[in-house]
Amino acid sequence: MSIEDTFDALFKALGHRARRRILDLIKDGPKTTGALCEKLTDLDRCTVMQHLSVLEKTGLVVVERRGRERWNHLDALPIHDVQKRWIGAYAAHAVAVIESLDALAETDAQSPDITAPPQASIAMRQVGSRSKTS
Amino acid sequence: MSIEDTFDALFKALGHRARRRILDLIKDGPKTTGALCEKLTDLDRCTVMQHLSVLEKTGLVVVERRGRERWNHLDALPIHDVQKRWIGAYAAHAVAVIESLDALAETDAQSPDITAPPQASIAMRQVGSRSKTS
DNA sequence: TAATCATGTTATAAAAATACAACATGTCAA
DNA sequence: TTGACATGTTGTATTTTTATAACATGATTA
Repeated sequence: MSIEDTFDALFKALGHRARRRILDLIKDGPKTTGALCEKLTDLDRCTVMQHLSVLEKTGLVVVERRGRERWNHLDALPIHDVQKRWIGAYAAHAVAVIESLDALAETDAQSPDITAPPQASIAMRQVGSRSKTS
Repeated sequence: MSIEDTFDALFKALGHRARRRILDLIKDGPKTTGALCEKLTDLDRCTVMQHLSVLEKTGLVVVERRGRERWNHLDALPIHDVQKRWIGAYAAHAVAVIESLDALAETDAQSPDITAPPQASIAMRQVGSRSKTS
């Protein structure tokens, strides 16, 4: 499995609120599947288990069996990896854009160059309206 | 749209390598759709546009039209938000686990308590084998 | 202005994800 | 050992995502 496959799986795993809720529930300590189902009353037990298996495949949840119980542990290390190799770079990029805009704001108005791909004009718009589409 | 919807959309958007490739391609400056298609030779032009529209809906891509061209700009600010509100907390959690393990390694061997939910034992396993499942 | 070019739109097939039902298995406790 | 309990497995209907085809539009330029 390539590193890109790993990122695919991790982002997809985090891309469902039920799974993020599960991670939140076991953040401060492992829980049994039954305990999780009691919290996630809006979901069927089978659905919870399916989400757990998705999380387990990504390594975000580590399972330990104790008799007839299944204790679901959080392993946040994969998220740490995502943070380091992916999110961090883009978050830094965002900060850099903001800072460059602050610098721009100092210099202010510049003659618009229609020939070059415009970066600042868009960036200005971003800061002006941070509201998302739809 | 709730904040959880936003996270759903963002993680899902990042959960496809084609979209991450697109973001990489426009990280250092905007590109036209045509320019992107030239780079993503393994994908149909329509598919690239569909991915772009997914990215646009999340706010990760901001579109600017210039005549018959469409310039796709990166807006990394949503990723910065994810980093702040979500990834950061878990990444910190991972680091905390590692550090607590370092501390544990000092004290070392402890009597296993079968009554309490075991945390350390699993955590030890995590450090022992960082390899992911499958 | 007519051909070309870059992009946009609509429809659709195929694949994957989601939610759940029904049934199966292994464990514990009386 | 027997019944309750926690979990596991398999199958399936529904929805969403992905990839593409076919056609449309609006801007350039020869």
